[in-house]
Amino acid sequence: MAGHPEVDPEVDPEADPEVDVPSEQPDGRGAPSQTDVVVEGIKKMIFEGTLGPGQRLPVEADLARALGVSRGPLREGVRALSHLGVLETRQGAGTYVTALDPSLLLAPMSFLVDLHHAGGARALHSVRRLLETEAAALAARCIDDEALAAAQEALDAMAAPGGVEPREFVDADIRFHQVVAQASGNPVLAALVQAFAGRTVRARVWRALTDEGATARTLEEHRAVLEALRAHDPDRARLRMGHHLLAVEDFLAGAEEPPAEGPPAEERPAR
Amino acid sequence: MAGHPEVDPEVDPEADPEVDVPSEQPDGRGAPSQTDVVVEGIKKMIFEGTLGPGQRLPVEADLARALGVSRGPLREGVRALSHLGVLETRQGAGTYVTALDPSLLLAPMSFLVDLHHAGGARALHSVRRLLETEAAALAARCIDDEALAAAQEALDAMAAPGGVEPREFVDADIRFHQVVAQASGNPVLAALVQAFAGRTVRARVWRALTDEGATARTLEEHRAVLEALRAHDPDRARLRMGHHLLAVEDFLAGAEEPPAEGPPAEERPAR
DNA sequence: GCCACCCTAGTCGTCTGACGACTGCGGGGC
DNA sequence: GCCCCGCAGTCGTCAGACGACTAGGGTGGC
Repeated sequence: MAGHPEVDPEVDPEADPEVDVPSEQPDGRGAPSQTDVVVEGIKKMIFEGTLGPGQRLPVEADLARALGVSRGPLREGVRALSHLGVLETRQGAGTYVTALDPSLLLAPMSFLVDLHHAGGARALHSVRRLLETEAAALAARCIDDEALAAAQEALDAMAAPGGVEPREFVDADIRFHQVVAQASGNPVLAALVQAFAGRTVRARVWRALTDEGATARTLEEHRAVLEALRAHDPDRARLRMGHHLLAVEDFLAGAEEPPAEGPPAEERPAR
Repeated sequence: MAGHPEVDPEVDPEADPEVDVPSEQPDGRGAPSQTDVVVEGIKKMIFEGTLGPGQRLPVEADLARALGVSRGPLREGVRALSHLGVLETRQGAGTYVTALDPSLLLAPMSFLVDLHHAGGARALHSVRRLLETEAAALAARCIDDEALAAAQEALDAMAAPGGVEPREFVDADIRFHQVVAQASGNPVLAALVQAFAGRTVRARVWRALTDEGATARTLEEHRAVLEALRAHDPDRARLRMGHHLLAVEDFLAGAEEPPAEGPPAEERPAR
């Protein structure tokens, strides 16, 4: 029982122990559950600086007692935050606060992107285009040699002689966009781009690979973007990235995919 | 209804090893816990259409058995998705899939925004500006009378004679930006704007109280935006919104807000 | 016939206790 | 000095039980 950071939990000392009715949410908005108490409590600790990135949380039993809940609900709350990218638990070691990096915290957003992908692909791609064009323009201003080399490497991987695995091609594609987004110097923007370009694009583009012309054209568009980045020309970078993404959108819109995803696993729209 | 969707226990994590693997797992610590199985399983059901918006999930016991886990981990997974805005549980009634609206699913993102507010406010505001200016431009093209009236109403609320409550002022401010974002016709963009306008605005409140001139100037900037929207002039709307947000950024940067001990506990209950 | 009330079954929310799996660290053997 | 092993600590999971709450139908009164 030694060695816990003093997590002064406001257990609401004045309240009667028997009155377990949490008056947290007086607006009657629905869920004053114990788990919510846990989530809000931990969030609060992070906000107030009691818990910082990389720091270790008290043990479950202790934290549970501190927050006035049992271990079950406590674990539910911790798990929820874990899936949000805020906490990370390692069996046998303990629970830690993550680096709170935007890329981590925006990861769950890709799920939303995937979901809405089916319905409103247009709206989604518009936003993605907005984000990526801006990222390209920003990157053109301040990209360094290292990032340029990384981008070049990604293109090389896409253009490897003798053909490349489709999966590898897509990975390199994603990597290229990733490098550009990172080079923008805005981590939040980069994280958003990553979230929007996550799995959907991968699934989609996968099918696009069946079209021979598409890969060649895609590669060419990427090269044009890279050239603009090398020249540190924001306008050109922006326009060329926009052109590239428009081409992708047109391609997808033209196909207007009937099945949701095209991976080997065949699924029929059981509507 | 033909009963609940049959939850065929296709837990089968090895469905398609090539595409299925979420590369989100950075460390690739190949330890898919039971809770992860639950989360992925439910996600998959939603993806495949087995579960649709508003639909009811099977009871915990059945679902747990179907996924091959106990009730504890199942609840953890459900709770995690609940906090992500994907599911909603009502005691005594059952568990339901939410409307899967972007605004719901992006709600947890505001937490990230709040966290990074302290550190990387610059990057964050840049992205917000990018999003909102685009939203304003889009809105100018297709905004209808109803939305214009709503925006006007928000401005009226901000300019009520005799002074307004600071809280009310901020609410109206948020409402205005919300209306503009909605009028853009892009729900994803609107949801992002909403998420990004979470706490930043709150900080502004606080400051707006102390500075009389700030409210007047803010109001004036809003009016300029609205005027451009009425004229259906995208360029003007974009520029004026950008100007407004730049002013806000300068304001905040100049103030370099004091200890974030603002109201950490949500909003203070009015009653 | 219509309505209000109560009552019962169904479901989620929480607690308690226990055991296994894994991690990290220090001591002992070589 | 280095390696192996055992040990305590911690998380992961399971099981059972009970309370709280909701929804729907049945019943009685009007």
